[in-house]
Amino acid sequence: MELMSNGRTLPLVSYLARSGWRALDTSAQPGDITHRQLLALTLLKERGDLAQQDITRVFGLDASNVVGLLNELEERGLVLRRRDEADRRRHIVALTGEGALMLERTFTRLASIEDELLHALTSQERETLHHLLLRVATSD
Amino acid sequence: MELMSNGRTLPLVSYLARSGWRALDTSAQPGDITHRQLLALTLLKERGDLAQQDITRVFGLDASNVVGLLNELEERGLVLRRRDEADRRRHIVALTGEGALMLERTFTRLASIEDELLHALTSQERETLHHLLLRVATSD
DNA sequence: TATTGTTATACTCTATAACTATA
DNA sequence: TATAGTTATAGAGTATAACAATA
Repeated sequence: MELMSNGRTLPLVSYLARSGWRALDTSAQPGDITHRQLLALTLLKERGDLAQQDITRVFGLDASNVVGLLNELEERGLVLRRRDEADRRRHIVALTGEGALMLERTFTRLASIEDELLHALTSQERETLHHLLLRVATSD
Repeated sequence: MELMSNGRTLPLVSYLARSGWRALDTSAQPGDITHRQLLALTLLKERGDLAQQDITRVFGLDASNVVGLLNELEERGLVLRRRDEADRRRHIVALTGEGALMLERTFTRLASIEDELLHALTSQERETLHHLLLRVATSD
């Protein structure tokens, strides 16, 4: 089997991810959401309403953890759970208006963190990076 | 302040990082190292011998956690700690031959994981991704 | 006094197993 | 029987505080 990759890229990705969400969480003010909550809200924003099962699968998390994560968000009114009338075992999770607002606010916080972390790259290079990562993420 | 970034890239980075190290750890055979240990060995390979303080700073981890991480690696003979004779408070951490071997073996494992995760990208696009991330990582 | 590394401890994140309600 | 979600619990990962040795 001929491999195109050499295993050197993923550690760099991991390093950047750690730097990013540490910066996000340590710069958080009271009331701000964590990077974990941000990922959940982002997923709902991008894909629309989802069953918890879907969130579990996309995140690769155990279902029991997703319960806790959604509890945090629902208590703060950022998401809403309702029964799926077609299959009453399912909970459909939806982003609320308040959740969408919090998401935008968090992206603004994140933008200044990205600016610092990616300061070595030009605006065009950041575009390239973003599009490559987007294609990777949407290729499942 | 005019920002060049919009905060949308870091969540993608985070998603890819999670996918990567989950694949690495769940595909691990007995005797394989974890992604956390891989990051430590990689750092030593790239930068040569380091004081624990340096590892702490680069990883952004608390010093107490680095102690435990290095204990694991030292027990398995993958790194070696020695006192710095010039400043006897310091421990100098060095990669052993066995550690370097384990590192190469883990990169091979990681290469096939990268091949799966990055299958949407051409060989040249992976090169581009790697070089962009490398410039980000070495711009501190 | 300040710094490097260590230990003890608590909090967060995650996985596993057993359970309830519904299909 | 099988599946979606939940609860209880245990194991990693991480931060904080107090300490010993050395500067």
